[in-house]
Parts: sequence; structure tokens; C-alpha cells
Amino acid sequence: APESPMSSSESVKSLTELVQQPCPAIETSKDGKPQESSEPPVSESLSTTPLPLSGHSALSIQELVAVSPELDTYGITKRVKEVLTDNNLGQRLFGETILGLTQGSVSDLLARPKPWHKLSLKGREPFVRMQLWLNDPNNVEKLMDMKRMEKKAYMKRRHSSVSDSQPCEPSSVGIDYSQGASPQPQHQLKKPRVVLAPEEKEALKRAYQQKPYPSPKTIEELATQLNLKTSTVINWFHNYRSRIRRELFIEEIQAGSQSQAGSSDSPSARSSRAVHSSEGDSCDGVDTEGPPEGKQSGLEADEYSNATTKSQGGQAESAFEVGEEVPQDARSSEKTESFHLEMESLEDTDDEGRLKTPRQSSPPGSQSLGETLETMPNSATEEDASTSAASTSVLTGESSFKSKESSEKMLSVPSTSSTLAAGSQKANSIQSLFSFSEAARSKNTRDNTLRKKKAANLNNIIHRLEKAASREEPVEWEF
DNA sequence: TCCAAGTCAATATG
DNA sequence: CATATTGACTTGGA
Repeated sequence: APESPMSSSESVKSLTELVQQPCPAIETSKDGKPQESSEPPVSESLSTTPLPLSGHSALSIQELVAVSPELDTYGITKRVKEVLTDNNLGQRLFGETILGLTQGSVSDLLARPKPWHKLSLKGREPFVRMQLWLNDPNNVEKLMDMKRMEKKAYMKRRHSSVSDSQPCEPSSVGIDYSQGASPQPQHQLKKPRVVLAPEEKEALKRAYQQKPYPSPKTIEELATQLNLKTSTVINWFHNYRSRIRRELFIEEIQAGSQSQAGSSDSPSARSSRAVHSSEGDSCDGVDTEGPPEGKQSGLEADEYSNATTKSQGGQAESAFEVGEEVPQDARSSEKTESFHLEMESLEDTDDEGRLKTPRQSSPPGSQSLGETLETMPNSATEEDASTSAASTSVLTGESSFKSKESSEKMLSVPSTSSTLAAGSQKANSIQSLFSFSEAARSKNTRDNTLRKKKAANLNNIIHRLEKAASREEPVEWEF
């Protein structure tokens, strides 16, 4: 039950124009009246999305997405970030109001947007919304209004609670004495949320290097050895794989936009958290551009792919160096996989670290080994033919409204219950829909880091290739 | 069934 | 407080 925030009538219109741009004459046939509906549920408590309207209710945006030209996701997020920070607008508000996503999702999206061509229809949606929002002259204002309203509501609530005893939502029923602060009777039913200890992550990463796609059997073993639920291990692999992929995309994008000549600077610092524990090690080259001043942010910190990490004191551990050469080693022997992960991380000093969780350490295994795939076909950075093309920049100045509709049933404007701002929105001619710039994306990535990651990921890719062996499909993996 | 892509939502961090 | 991270869940494909 997606609740599509924002009105769409306007967007639809612009959208169409947009679409039209590239190819005149098209669609005609179906069409359908964009019926929108949903409202900006003010988020707030349960928006159970009544969704009485069975059928399809929230369309339009999706149609828009379907027909949208290629967008520069990186550029969009960059601009959005600028606008938000410049106006002191938080991503929570923006996300809930404009994108219909939670804060965490927005953060992720803004920090690591995937390139347009790698996004699914669903994944493009937020970007289309962002673009639409950027094109809306009143975007900031609208959000500010929302913010004000929210604050007001908050104050109000607070007030009443102070004097009264929080009459809110009696609905919850049962247990839970609201914020009384006694996180006491911690719901046992509430699932504690698993938090993997660093050692466990290390072990999993190591396992990943050997086998990005562990068999059920292997998964079981890992789960047992680490004393984790099987599903946790499975989930971890899914998440890890996908996040690694994402990292790659990011670099791809960044590489594409080399040259910082960029007009609108905004150095958007790359995220990059310090990776505690393990040290950088990185034997690979560092990379592009020196960060502007001072604080050296470890630009890279690729935790992913480079899981090797600590090899303390001496003793070599089979970590795979994924760099340069592809690690190939043990021959593969189909099944038989046995692992052993030494999860002990002996850290300097006497260590004695006790994991908070009393997870029993697994028995020491013996040597690991595992199957590996053949030597991989080296990674040639192909890249060349830049097909890129075109970019139709579309700026539409556009004028008008051709429309017959006009009134229609646009309810737009998120009116929250009380306060209605009403008026303001009216015509709105959002014209320049998607602008598009972006020159070719030829990236000449000669980046060591990138290479490293790519290599690390070959297993992954190969696996998928095998799977897709039977098909032809225009897939282009980039090795 | 497995996987990938998107998200959510609880935690971590700043 | 706002943002960032991350295990788990949801969708949709095959």
C-alpha cells in the first residue's frame, strides 16, 4: 500500500511532455486516467492505508517512471542534499513527505545512489520523485510548511501530555506503558535484533571471499560455527552481496565524473567511516584525488570486498588478497567444502575480549579450503565503446497547459488535518521536468580500488553468468 | 526454492 | 536532535 505522497496530476502532465520529447507520437492507446488518490498520510501513526480502492490506485508515478528518460541519479542526489542542507531540512521529513520512504532509506539512497541503468522500475521511482521535487519551485517552501506543521503538532502533543497524561492512542492496548521510560519488561516477543559481533562479521566476510554463494550446507556450517541462526547467515550473505554490488556502482559513478571542475562545488564528502578495528592495510593504491584539506578521510575504507583484514602478528592467514591478481588457489572440487573460520581475533594486548554475547566460540577448525572457481578470466576493463549517447537534454520551457482538464480532481497538497494551506498550489506548471545533463559516462576507470573490488566480485558475477548461461538477454555485466 | 532489489526499522554515530 | 548502518522482511523473477 504505497501511499503516494504528493499529488501527481501535475507530474503526470509534465511527464507526458517529457516523454514526448524524445519520440513524438506514441502512446495513444492506453492511457488511462491517472487517478491518483492516496494522500500524504501525514505519516503519523498508523496509516493503515485503508486502500479501499482495490484495484490499482497509486499510479501515475509509476507511469512516469516507465517513461522517464535516463536520469543522473548521482547528480540528483547531490542536488537534493544541497537543497536540504541549505534549508535545514532533514531527510526524515523529506523522505516521508516527498518520497514516501523512511529516514534510513533516504540516507542510503542519498549516500549511494545506484546508476540509473542499474535500477529497477521500482528503484527509479524515488529518483523520479526527487527530480520532480527539484523542479518544483515551491519544493522548499512546501517542506518548510510541513516542518512547521509538524512542529506545531508536536508542541501540542507535548503540552497535553504534560498536563494530562498522554491520552494519545489508547489504541495500543495492552502492555506497554508508553514512554514511561522503563524499558523494563522488554518484550521478549519483540525480537532483540541481532547484532553481529565484529568477529562474526569478519568470519562471514572471510567465508564470503571463498564462496560468495555458499551452499545450504555451508551456510549451516557457518551458522553452527558462529552460533547464529541459519537465516541470519543467509540474510547476511544476501545483504553483503548486494551492498558490495552497490559499492561498485558508486565507484563507477564517481569515476565517471572525474574532474572536479564542477561548478557547483559542494564537496560532498564521501562517506566513509573509519573502520575501526581492522586497519587499512590496503596494499592497493590509493586513489584519486587527494581530499581537500586536512582531514584525510579515508576515502576508501572499503570494508567490503576487502575483508582480509588483520593478520596479526605474523602468521599468515589465508586471506585472500583480492587485489591485482585474482586469487586463485585451491582447485575446486565441486562439493566438499569445509570451512573453518578462526574467529579469534587476537588483538594486541592481551585481549581477553569477551564478546558481550556469550556466544561460544566455535571449535577450532582446521584448515580451510574450499573450492574455488577457476582462475578467473582476468578482468579486463573493457570499457570503451562509449555508447553513451545522448542525452537529450530536455529543458522544457514549455508553456503551458494544454490541457483541458484543469480542475479535475486534484487534491494535491498534502493537507494534514488541520491546517490547510490550501491556496498556494494552483497552477503549477512544472515544466522542465527532467533535465538531463550528463555527458557521456565514459569512465576510464583505471582505478586500483575499483579493480580490486571488481576482482573481488568476480566470483559473484561468474556465478550469475553461469546461471544465466541459458539465456541471451541483453545483460551487460561489467566485469 | 533461490536470488536480487528495495525497504523498513532498530541501533549506532555524530 | 539528525544521519548512517544494517539484519530482516517483502516483492518479483525464474
